[in-house]
Amino acid sequence: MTRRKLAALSPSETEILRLVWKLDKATVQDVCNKLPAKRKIAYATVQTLLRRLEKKGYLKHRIRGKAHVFFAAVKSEKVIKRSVNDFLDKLFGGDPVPLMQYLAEHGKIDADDIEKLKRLVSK
Amino acid sequence: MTRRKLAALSPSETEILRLVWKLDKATVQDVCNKLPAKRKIAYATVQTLLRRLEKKGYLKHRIRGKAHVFFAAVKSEKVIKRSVNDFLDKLFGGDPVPLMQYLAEHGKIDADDIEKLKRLVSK
DNA sequence: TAGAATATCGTACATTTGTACAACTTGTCA
DNA sequence: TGACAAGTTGTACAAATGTACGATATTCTA
Repeated sequence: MTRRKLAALSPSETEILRLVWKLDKATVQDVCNKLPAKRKIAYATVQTLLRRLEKKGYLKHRIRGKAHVFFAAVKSEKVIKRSVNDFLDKLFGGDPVPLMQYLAEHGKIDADDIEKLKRLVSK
Repeated sequence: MTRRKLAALSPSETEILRLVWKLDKATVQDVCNKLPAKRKIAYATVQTLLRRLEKKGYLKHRIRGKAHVFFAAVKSEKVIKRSVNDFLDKLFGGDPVPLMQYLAEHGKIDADDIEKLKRLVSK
């Protein structure tokens, strides 16, 4: 089984990786277009981030015309799991409850969301 | 009103900052003692992190004997809010629902937790 | 088929981060 | 009161991060 631990993701890399997931397959252009208006970084910068993501093993690419089309090399589930756990550890000592509380108290989630969660958990 | 934006926290800084919060007031020693066994970094390293945290404005200190006693200079609520939002943005595009789902699906939270949340939200 | 677009690649570079040693300072106790 | 133990400070330094320019390569198009 392939059990090589993936190098950690930097915040910017995480952001870019998410966009690739969202797009399923994406060129540098595609990613640039998906960047929120607020976040303006150069094409070349996105390119570097994608390259690094590939080097770290999170992405692979295929050539289409002259462009590289990047796509996930690792299941997002896995990456998310690691990221969430890391985050939880650093900020909450691993306990998810305070995080949930925070989300609830700040109106990030509403009663409907909770109903859905309830169903998920009881399953 | 003081509205200077605090410099971002690095993962290690976040970890140390949390320990200071937990202890309320803490010397370098105190923090070292609270470090989980797994995480072994030198006294001097913790010291540097605390120094940086103070320089960034997250902590202040007071002298007790020859030691520095660090304590929060910013409400943890505020820091947590920023951290959670940043994290959410990077990994989930700001949408908290997938995060909740992840927590629920991975047994991080159970039915009881959800009941508690329900009460919080309905309030 | 030559030039215009558009891409990638190599490289760069200032900061930040993680980690820590060595030297200096200062309460404290015998 | 003088030496010691515990602290702090200055400094270091490699690696990671954020950001991007310029050169080169490749595809399209007129």
